[in-house]
Amino acid sequence: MTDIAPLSNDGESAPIPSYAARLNSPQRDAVLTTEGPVLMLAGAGTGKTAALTARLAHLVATRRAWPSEILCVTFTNRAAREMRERVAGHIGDAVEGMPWLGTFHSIAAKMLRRHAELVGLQSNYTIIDTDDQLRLLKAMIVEQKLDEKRWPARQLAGLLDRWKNRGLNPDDLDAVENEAYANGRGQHFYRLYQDRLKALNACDFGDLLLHMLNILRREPEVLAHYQQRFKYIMVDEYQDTNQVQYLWLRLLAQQRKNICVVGDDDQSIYSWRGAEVANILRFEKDFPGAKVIKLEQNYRSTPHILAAASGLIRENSERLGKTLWTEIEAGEKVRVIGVWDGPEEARRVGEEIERLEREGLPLDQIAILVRAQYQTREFEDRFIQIGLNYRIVGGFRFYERAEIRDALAYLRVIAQPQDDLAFERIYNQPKRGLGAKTLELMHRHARNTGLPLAAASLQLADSDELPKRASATIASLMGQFLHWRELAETVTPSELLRTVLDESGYDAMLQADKTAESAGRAENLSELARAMEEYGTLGDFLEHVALVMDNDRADEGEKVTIMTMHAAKGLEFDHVFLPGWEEGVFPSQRSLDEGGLASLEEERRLAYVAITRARRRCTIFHAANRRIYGQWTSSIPSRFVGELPADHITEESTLTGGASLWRAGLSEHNDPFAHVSSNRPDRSDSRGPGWQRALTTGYDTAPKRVKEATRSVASFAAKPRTDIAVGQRVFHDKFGYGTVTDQDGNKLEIDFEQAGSKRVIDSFVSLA
DNA sequence: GAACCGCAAATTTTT
DNA sequence: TTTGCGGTTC
Repeated sequence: MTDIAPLSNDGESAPIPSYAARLNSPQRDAVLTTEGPVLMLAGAGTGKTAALTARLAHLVATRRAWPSEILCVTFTNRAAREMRERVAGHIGDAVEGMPWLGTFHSIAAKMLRRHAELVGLQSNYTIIDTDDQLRLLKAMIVEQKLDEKRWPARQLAGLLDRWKNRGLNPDDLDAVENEAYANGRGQHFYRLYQDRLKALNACDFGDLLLHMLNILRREPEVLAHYQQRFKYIMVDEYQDTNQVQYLWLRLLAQQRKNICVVGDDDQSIYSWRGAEVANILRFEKDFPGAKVIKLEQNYRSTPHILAAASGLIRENSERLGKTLWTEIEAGEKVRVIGVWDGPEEARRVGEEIERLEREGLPLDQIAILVRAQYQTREFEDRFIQIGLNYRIVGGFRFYERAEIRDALAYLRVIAQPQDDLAFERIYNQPKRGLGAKTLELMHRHARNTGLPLAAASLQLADSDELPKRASATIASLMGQFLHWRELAETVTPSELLRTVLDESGYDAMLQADKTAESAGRAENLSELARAMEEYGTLGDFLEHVALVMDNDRADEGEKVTIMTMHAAKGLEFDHVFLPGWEEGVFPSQRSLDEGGLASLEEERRLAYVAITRARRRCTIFHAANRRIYGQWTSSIPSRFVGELPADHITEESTLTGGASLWRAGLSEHNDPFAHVSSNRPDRSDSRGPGWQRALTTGYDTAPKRVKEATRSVASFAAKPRTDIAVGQRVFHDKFGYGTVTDQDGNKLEIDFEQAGSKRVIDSFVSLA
């Protein structure tokens, strides 16, 4: 650690340490106010991360706390990573000792590993992702004989998520909430789902926080432990916290009250995920005596950009209010360009970018920010045509590819034998001749005995319930798993994966597959094995995949970035293009329909976020015609365009119609270029690979869990039936009537009247 | 168990 | 327009 003299609180005499050297006065204030609650209101581009990391460095450098005694929570993995890197810049390797710097979810997961048994889990629990969740819910819905068309799993998943975000356990639901699904069966399904997860030794994203909150609420010693441990708490993007996160933080901070939250109410864009701006608005009430520090000097954008964004956000009603200013000298005004249709918009953006490129501007300083993922396609098409390098952030992910999920499913079963979802994914992948009939029997047996699917299948294989071939296949597969599980103790995760892919026949399957994708799949799997080399244990790796899903790895090379506005939060670019500013697209019709004024204001905040990503130039587009579901529809410019202060924008419009005509009150008949439109919808044939990729994510399964899973499948024992004894006459669906001649656990030897002597499982017979 | 067909739904945003 | 699905057939 660097040797830095403690700062005195007036900051006059002591030499200024490096981490505080370039801070402005409010920033420094935030750094030096270490004790008591602090609310840092930091507008866009005001250097809040600089302040936050300096504060952290200060706490460590002045020995107020060890790195391991500071809880520092961010909202996204990217933010956590950036924070870690920047802190490392100040305090060097000491950052390695910051186990509690991370996202809410990863920190909660880490805590929960330690206390899992308090909520009925084992510490190697699996974290399931949304796909697993949907699969599970769907199975439940079918089981409960609901019409899944009428009550889609998605809807239930959404409700569960909302409840968990609000810190509600099944017992906490009121009648209204309960009514929300399947005519008052919401609570029932919530309970059932939680039970099912427990049986799988698994939890979903929401559970990570909710379980931890429950523990902190119910276990005073655990709470006290963490209250002691965390001498200082820092929270990034506080405006994005939801109810559970808020309650969680409040409990942890209650003792020492050294909590510093940073946020910007104007950048709250995640209410649909349960984020509550109210959390930041009432901070001073929650923590009386909180010091409020406003960061208002913007270091990022030109005055015009700043003024345009500020003017727009001023239209919102509920704001704490800040006045951003900058010393940067005047640059260009924000340009607003009206075009005829979507393809023209893409063409214009392409041309602009090529011009910038010729001027020597690096492509990675250019971004196109869209409202919704589907809008990226138009640009992708165009950029492929003109050979412009681009990168699409978000959407599809490496870990969502089918082959990756398959590989991870194997690893999950190895790590956590109770992981039925993973087992179900790969029991017949590659094809082993095990079909739906076998699966059904396995499920039935698992359900009857309460065993995990894998263990149940092993028992089945040891009976005459299944055809000989299926039994042999299962037995050998389970044998392989036992072998792999042992192997996992001695080899690295990466080696384990390579072995599994080889021995399971997965590699061979890919090699036999002559389709175009199979080579890429094999390549992806090698990539996966390579990525695993960084991890010491299988558990660490699976948790990483579940929680971090390193999505936005900086892929090398100069490329234009295309991404959603949401994904762009926290980033900045010299040049920003904002296409699709039309009513219905942005603000999106859907949010307007669903959330009324509140949603409109959130959309406006999103616009504010988008504009403030730009350092030097910001260009907004709106098209007069757009194709939606293959239907050409005419559209009018977004109301946000009209809300931009006129002094800070320039408007231009292609004369071919659209907005300019609309604005001028003209009709298309007067359009001198009307003929142009006849060859307009002519490029509907091209679909980019990215689009394809984005849409091939209909797969499931993901990974997770931790620690060693020492329990082998075989060690799961089912309780034998007590109502059956030797000599009992029984009935079996397949073999008919017979008499029990031997009983070994839940396996029976039965002399059937028709079928002869067979070994069957007790749950498959009934008393005759 | 794969391949085909027809219908319905989709277009926010993510840990 | 595209995609995913459930169902049917081979």
